[in-house]
Amino acid sequence: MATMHDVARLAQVSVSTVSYVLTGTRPISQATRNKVLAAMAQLDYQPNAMARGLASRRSRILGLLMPMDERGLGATETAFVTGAAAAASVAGYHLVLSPVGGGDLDDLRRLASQRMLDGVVLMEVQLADERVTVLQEAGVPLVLIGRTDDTSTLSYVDIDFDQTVREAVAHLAGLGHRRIVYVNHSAATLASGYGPALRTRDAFTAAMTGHGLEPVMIAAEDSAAGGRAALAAAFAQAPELTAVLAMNETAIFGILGELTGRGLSVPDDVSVVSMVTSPQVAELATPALTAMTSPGSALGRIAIEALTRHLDGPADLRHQQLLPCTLEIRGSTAAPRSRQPMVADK
Amino acid sequence: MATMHDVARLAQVSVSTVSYVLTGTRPISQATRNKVLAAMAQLDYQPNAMARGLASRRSRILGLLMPMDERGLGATETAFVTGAAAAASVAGYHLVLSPVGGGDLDDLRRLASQRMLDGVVLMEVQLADERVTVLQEAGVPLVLIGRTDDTSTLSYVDIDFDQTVREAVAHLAGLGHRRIVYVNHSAATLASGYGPALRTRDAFTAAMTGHGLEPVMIAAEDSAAGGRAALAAAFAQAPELTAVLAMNETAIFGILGELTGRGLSVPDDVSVVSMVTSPQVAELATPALTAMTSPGSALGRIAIEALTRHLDGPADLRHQQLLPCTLEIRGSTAAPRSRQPMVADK
DNA sequence: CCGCTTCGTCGAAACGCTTCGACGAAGTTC
DNA sequence: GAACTTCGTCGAAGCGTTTCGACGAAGCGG
Repeated sequence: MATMHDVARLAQVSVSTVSYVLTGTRPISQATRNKVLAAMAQLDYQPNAMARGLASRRSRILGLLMPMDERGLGATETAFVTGAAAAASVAGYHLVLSPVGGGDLDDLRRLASQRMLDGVVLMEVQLADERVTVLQEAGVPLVLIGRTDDTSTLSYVDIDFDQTVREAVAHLAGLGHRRIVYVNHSAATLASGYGPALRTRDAFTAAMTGHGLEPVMIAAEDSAAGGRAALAAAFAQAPELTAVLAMNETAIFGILGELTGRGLSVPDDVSVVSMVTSPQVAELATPALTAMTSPGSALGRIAIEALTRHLDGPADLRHQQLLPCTLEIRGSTAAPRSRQPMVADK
Repeated sequence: MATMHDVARLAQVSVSTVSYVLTGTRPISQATRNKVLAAMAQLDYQPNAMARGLASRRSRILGLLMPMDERGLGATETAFVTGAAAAASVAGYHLVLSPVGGGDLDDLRRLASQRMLDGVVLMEVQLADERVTVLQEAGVPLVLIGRTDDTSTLSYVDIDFDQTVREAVAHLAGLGHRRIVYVNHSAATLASGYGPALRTRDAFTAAMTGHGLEPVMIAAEDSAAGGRAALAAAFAQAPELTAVLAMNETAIFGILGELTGRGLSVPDDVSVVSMVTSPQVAELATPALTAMTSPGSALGRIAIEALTRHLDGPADLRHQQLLPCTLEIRGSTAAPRSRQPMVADK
């Protein structure tokens, strides 16, 4: 494996000159630059990442920390990742994903203190997230995807849940639905302070109230069975419901199954809107789901861009941004069968 | 940030002694060891990963390289990852996931030559996979999840597709199905030399022939629409089919939708078996899918264990292992409505 | 009690890079 | 044309570890 010394010797320049060619931190004449580049090519030289990291005190590695629970990564999360990886590559950084869950706090502390990560993007942030504290204490630059409750000192990118819910409700209300049930994540998830669940809950209440409608929310476990149970609960609380809004990508399949099981058709009897969903998942259902499509890769890209700007730029600016999901109408929403009770028609 | 020098000074020993305490490469008396450990604790010392990597020429970082395409990571892949991460942690390595696709071959070459990865686990291996060549040339120890066509010099862990298909077919045949259609990945995927698609194709042919049945395979795009088209094609080729075996996790939802659309019920009219599927996904469908459950985290764990054994141990042994999927019977399979034409009965 | 290992520790030399100060050679400015 | 600035390059000093050779102090056989 060739080193810088080898390159320098072959190009008949000093080691530091080779380094300057590589990093561009000092001007180098075109002639020497060419000599050096030729030597590097001839030796198939690759700088040693460890040595570079040690000397420069920056690894050019960015971490994307994502808790990997059983559910797996949906297409939505995958889009984050690919967006982030692309942006990192453009900025000249490597992106490594680390599956550190909430339990591995010590693991995280070690990772952070070992100076192996120049900066970190944290996914699936809780309202009160210890990982944030750990990383801040370790002095690692940080961008969140999601938000803690106190965002005053932090950079983040998140989905604009308020706007997203408002649009979803507006769509359904515009079609003439009056009785709309919101199926959220589980009660446990809500209690644990999961931001999206809490924010959508509040946004839903606000949006419904704004339309003069009564908000009904059901918490559902993240599973098909949870979805079925949720639908049963929904009918118990609001028998005359004509539309379901759901954020729970897994539960929604249970909801659809249960609807079919009850002999109800989508969208004729009940309309369904899925929130923060990728087109791929929306297309899996029959009929394909009308959904609020998440900004996906943009979220990852923006997070990385904010982070690298922070690392390379001098100012330590905060970046705080919300991106809305966009409504994509597919086959699962329609006007309710009867605005007024049937008997009143004709 | 405390360094080893600080620890050495505080403990009143030499730097090398501190290092020996840390690495255990030379005997240290209990007394000094305690002094050193106390000093480390007091200073909250964390070794600098870069310096360590430079001096020892090993980073203690393992890469898990997975192409991230649009489909996202299913629960199956996620299980790989978590299994691998856990095993790496146990062996004292960090695991980083790198989303290098087929296009990023140069990226990969750079990563490999920069000596930042002690070893690599490669996921989603093609029969002819350039990434293998690149990594071997770079001299990076390698374990595959999947197999290339020539496995003579490589370590790998893979699903035993042969056994898996055989068991799935046996299950259906045992129920009395004679006309079974296999829905594989797309023709393009097959043509690109995707091992699982090819191996299951051959295994299916063999298994069906073994039962004295005629194998019918349909290639389906990885989408719900692809599944619908595949089912239409299946009925065209084998109108009297009573069972579908599918490996395409995305297409299978289209298949189910289309079945319902045609007024056919699962499992009464048509039985469905999904291959290499996680329980989570199987439960999404209504009825829940009988499936061949992938060995999931075991695959990841075994791959990492093989890799670390190779790195830490002296011998450079190859590890080659196949794991079968296990049949989990849920609601989507049953005996065909009529074994013999009804008229022939009684 | 003398020469031999073994044990525990130290000092110094890497590891392969970045970065700082220095210093000729040109190029400017009055 | 003297006094300054760039410009382009060099040598050397780190960066924080590991690792190697060395060396006293014990421990041991004869």
